[in-house]
Amino acid sequence: MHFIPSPNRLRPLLLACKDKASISKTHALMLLIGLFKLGSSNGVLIASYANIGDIKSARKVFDLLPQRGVDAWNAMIIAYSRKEHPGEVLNLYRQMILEGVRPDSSTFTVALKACTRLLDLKTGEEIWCRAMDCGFEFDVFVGSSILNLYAKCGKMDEAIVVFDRMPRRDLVCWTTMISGFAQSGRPIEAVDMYRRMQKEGMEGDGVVMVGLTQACANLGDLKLSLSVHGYLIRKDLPMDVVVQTSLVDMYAKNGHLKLACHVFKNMPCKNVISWGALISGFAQNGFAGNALDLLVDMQGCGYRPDLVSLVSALLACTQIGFLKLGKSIHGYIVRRLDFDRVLGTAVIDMYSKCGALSWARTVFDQINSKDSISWNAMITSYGIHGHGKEALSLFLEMTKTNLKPDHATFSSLLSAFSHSSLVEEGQYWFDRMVSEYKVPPTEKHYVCMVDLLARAGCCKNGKLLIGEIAAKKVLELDPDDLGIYSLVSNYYAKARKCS
DNA sequence: TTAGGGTTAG
Repeated sequence: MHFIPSPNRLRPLLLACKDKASISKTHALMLLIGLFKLGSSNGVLIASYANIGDIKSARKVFDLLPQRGVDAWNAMIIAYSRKEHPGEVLNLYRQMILEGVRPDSSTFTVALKACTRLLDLKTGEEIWCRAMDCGFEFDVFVGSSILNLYAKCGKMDEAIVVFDRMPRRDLVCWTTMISGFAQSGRPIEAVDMYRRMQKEGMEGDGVVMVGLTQACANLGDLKLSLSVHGYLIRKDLPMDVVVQTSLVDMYAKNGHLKLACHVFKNMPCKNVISWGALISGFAQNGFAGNALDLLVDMQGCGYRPDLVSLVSALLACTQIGFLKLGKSIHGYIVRRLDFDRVLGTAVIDMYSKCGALSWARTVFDQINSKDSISWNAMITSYGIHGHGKEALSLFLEMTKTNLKPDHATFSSLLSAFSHSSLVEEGQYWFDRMVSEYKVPPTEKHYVCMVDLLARAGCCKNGKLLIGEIAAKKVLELDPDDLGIYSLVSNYYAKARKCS
């Protein structure tokens, strides 16, 4: 040995290691000269193992350390974060606190990110409080992390409070807010946020534009959409697959499928998400044939359809009553993918709307962990086939589970009653919906009731009264809807005939 | 006080 490396010389040595053998050699050297006792460089050794994906060796080093400074903890926590083990991140974070080690900005940042992955707002807020106590209240990394946690948990009002108090905001903070509003269904505020950012002299990059395309997708404002696209081109911002896919989605959601196709065709690099965006765009806009053609093209280009493209294809089959293709997509799903609730619900919907109610029921029975959406889909299926009694008995079965019937469940149920002219049941459950299940009636519930009473003649024992109340409510809610007008006038016509 | 840590698509 010609020299004894100092910790400062070991660091670049370790970071240069790209394979396990060379890390192990340096590791051995460290053991030999007793560097561990010094407590420095341990973090970088853990990070080196983690960087080559060897998290087990990293953890072994971590566990054997006689003393662990914040660097070692961070290296281990970051390693778990990169491997997407948010639960482990939080375990280590808690252990670190218990051992009295003071977290730094990186620790808080990664711990908050773990909470975001788990959508664990409560733990996240505890961590944020501690971060503020430790003097990281105005740290942009910690700050953008708490903003993102709030955004992903749908708490934009809380996010804006933190954001407005930040003395310094970088582009990531702004992006988090813009995307947060866009993804929370508040596109106008997303755009306002961007304008505010511009006023403060910040220039948007591609990631900011992705947030804006999501806002545009919800706003349906072609002029704004084109200006976002134009900005990307004018500023010569890098058009990666994420940016281009979000443009495809934006145009597709706005119903501008020609533009969506134009962007899509010119993409040098596509993936299943890009295909899914276009397929779902066609299906959502009622162009079932195009959606199904694209599904075939996608496979021809070597991409395996995933959940989203298959759900869109099922929707397309449903629209045109293409039972045969729907059935073969169902077969494909069973063979190749996990049959989850979303797919299950789409398949139920497809079978029932294509006229195969008993197959829909078979699929429903096969879903292991049904959520209320699955139940609602099946209740709706019975409803549109005029099987009100079956809809009711399924609803009663649902009430025996730990799922709570929601506004959508009652829409399905009341609509089933109206399709089957089950007046007594309709009124009885409408009342119980309000009194027992505490679901406030909305437009769709009133529409079902008016429809039900109109179909049934609505003349007996005070039913007229309920019908009238419902009819007035419906008109109050949406006086511009001609469909509702004809429903209500139909109701009055029949009511008059009866009385 | 090396670098690490936070934001984006169907």
